[in-house]
Amino acid sequence: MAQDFFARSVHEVAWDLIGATFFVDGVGGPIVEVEAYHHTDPAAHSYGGQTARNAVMFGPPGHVYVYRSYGVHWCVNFVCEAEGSASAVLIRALMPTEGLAVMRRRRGLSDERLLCAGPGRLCEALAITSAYNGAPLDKAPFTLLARTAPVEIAAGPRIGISKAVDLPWRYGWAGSRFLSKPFRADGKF
DNA sequence: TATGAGATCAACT
DNA sequence: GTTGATCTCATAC
Repeated sequence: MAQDFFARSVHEVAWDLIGATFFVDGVGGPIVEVEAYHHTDPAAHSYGGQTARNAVMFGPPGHVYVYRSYGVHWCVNFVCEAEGSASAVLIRALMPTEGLAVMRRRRGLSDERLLCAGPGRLCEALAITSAYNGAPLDKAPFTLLARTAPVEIAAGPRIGISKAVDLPWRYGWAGSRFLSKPFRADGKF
């Protein structure tokens, strides 16, 4: 997918990433859950300015920002908007379709539903580490394909944060069984 | 089903 | 010294 795709508001990008297919070395599947983080958002890593950790967020769109979560897991973001706007979309879950055997081995788990249902799980299944921090999405080992069919998208509050908890900036494929957590069916938060 | 602790590290105060 | 954009396992109900 071209860089133009990411040079838009985080929310448009987040919305369009649902149903888009993401592979790392041919392993992955359609994205079913993401969260948007904007630099004006107190919950974003880029809130409060550039630091060593979040430097990639301040760079050009279409690159990946990888960080260590709770000292144990990795989480991936796709940088959006314009260079310096420091906005990104956190990839939280996908539907495992390609490389099932590899993902099961990496996760030490057979339950398909739990292979990529959560940012830390997804990174373990796709073998994403800080080695990829700052890497461009339009080059190997990454493959990103726009969705080809319309999907029903749900929105709700983000998970695991303590600031700006009410902003409905978590987006997902409504009804998917591969979400890290279901969305409320009534559309309310 | 629900809640709680532990893992483990680097950024940031 | 404190705090997470988390996950797993154990224990309780």
